[in-house]
Parts: sequence; structure tokens; C-alpha cells
Amino acid sequence: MTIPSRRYAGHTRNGSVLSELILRTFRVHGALLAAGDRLAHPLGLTAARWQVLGSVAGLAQPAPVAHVAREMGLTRQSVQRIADQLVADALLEYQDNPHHKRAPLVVMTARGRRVFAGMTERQVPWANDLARGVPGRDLEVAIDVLRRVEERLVSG
Amino acid sequence: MTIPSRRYAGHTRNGSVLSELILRTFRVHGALLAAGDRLAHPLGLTAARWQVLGSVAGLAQPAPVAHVAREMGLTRQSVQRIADQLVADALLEYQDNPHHKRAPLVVMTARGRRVFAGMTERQVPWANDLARGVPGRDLEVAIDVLRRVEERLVSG
DNA sequence: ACCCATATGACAGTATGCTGTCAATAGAGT
DNA sequence: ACTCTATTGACAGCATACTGTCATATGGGT
Repeated sequence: MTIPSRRYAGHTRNGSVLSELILRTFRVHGALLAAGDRLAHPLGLTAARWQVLGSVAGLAQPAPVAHVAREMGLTRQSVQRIADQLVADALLEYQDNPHHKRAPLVVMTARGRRVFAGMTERQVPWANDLARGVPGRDLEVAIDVLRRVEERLVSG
Repeated sequence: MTIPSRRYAGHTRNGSVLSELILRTFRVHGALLAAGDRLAHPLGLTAARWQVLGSVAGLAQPAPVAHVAREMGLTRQSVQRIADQLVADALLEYQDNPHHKRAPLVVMTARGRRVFAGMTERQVPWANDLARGVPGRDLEVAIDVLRRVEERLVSG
């Protein structure tokens, strides 16, 4: 299974390789989404709900939905929709925000913490297995490249 | 803008770093989609239509939609929908498949080739600029890591 | 010839993300 | 106090990809 090269006249060497990286990123994203859904399904979650739950779990302080969205690199609206569903499922709840009447703070419920802990139990061996044999240094390089690319995309 | 670490007890070092890579991949995917739409919009395309157009352009032989979908790592249905739109816009066309009555072959029209060439003209300097200053070796490593991850995800 | 697994397209429904727009809120500057 | 801007949530609409299901077509094995 190879990807068409996407190397056109005018591409620098780096520009050409970056174009390949882009196509690969799209494919991996799709595969990750599917894998995440498989992993989350037994606990009644989807990949998207799990991601939002995880972002809230990782908050140092309770924050409004828009803040969580920024952290995830998504729009307010997308995260709001998922957060509302998680609140309906009693995995998250909204708390009054003393600093802003219309922007309640999102926090985990006890049930949310339990479910998320269950997800983590499933994710840990899965991630360990997926990463086995890949040089840690290469993983670090890949993260760094993606971070740089994202930074340029968002700023420019 | 940092991402919560996602390093849990039980994660191997690699498993932990891989989890970071996953989150980063999601963010970059979103940023790439937005950038692709910006790039494609002046020529009346979306990122998705451009990708399908490019996949067809890269075919060694005319092929059915399902074949293009496999190549892209997407479902038949998703690509079928986009391909139908591109045919309606006269950028692609369906040819009778002598080997299968119900599975026509997708091919570029002259107009499709012109538009895709125009997209390439726009993409080349954009990609060169995005890749500038990133070590080519790091880009290669990132591609290789993602390819390995995708392979494991799809096969397992 | 027949049967069955596979491939393909068609159709319906769902999940996720986006943009655009509006009103309410908060905070900074005057 | 007043105004201006940024932030936030609410609501509507759209684009993209998914799953599930069906009918049709192909090709291999019997």
C-alpha cells in the first residue's frame, strides 16, 4: 500500500517530503479515529467523547467549554456539543462560574472519573503495544515535527 | 499552548510518548484541513475534493471508486460522494469498465487536469514554505513513524 | 450449471467538525 | 458612566466521514 508520490516540479526536497507527511497524517488520523472508537465503545463512549472527557480530566483548574476547545485545537461549538452530551450522561457537570454568568465551568463527576479511569486502563496496554519496537527517539522527532508544522499552520 | 501529558501509570516510556503523538496528530489533522480548504477555495474546491482529485490524478490506471477509496484509507461511500460531485463539476468522469458492469472507472477530464494543475501551482510554494528549516531527515523519520503506526492500526 | 465469497455501488441514517450569526458578559480604556 | 473589544454560549446550516443494509456483478470451487 503506497501513496502516490506527490512530488511536483518546483517542490524543494523538503516541500516534497512534507507533502507526503501530510497525506500520511490524514490516513493515520482516520485509522486512529477508528481505533479510538473501538477502544471506547465497550465503555459507552466514542473517540470524540473520550477526548473531551480526557481534556477536562487534564485541566489544572475548572474552565469553560471554550477554554477546553482551544486546548484541543477545536471550535467552541464542537466541544460544546460533546460536553452537553457528556453532561447528559452525567460524566461531566457544569458549575457556576463566579467570574462569568454565562460561561459555566466544566468539571468531572465521580462517574466521569470512573469511566475515564476505565478508559485509561484500556488505553495503556493498547498504547504500549502500538509503540513497541519503535525507537523512542523517533517518536519524539515525529511529535516535534508535527508540533512545528501545526504551529506554522495555525499562526500563518 | 501545551497538551496535557497523558502519561499514566502503566505506560511504558514509549507508550506514553506515543499517546502524545496521537493527540498531536489529531490537532495537526484539523489544522491541515483548514489550511487545505483555504488553499483550495480560490479554485472552487474543498480540501476533500482536492484530495480525491489528486488521488485520481495519481492513478497509474483508471480504477473504480472503491479502489481509490482503499488507496486513500477511506470508505467507498465517502469517496463515492465526493467523486459524484467532481463528476457533476466535470472535473472527473466515469468510463465504462469492460471488466465490471456496475463499477465504472474514474478518470480525469481535461478540465480536471487544468484545475488540479492550478492547485499544484498553489500547493508547491505553500509546502516549500511550510517545510523550510525543518531538517529533511526529521521529516522522513516522522513519515516513517506514522507509516508504522498506521500499519499496526489497520492490521490489528 | 450451480453456489458462495468477494467486490462494488446505492441508499439511509449517524457522528463529528466547520462557518456564520446573534445576544449576553467581562474587562480595559476613555 | 460610557464605549469598544474580546469572550462565551446558543442556534442554524453545511461538509465530511462513518456504519449498516441491500442488490448486483464477478470469479473461483464444486
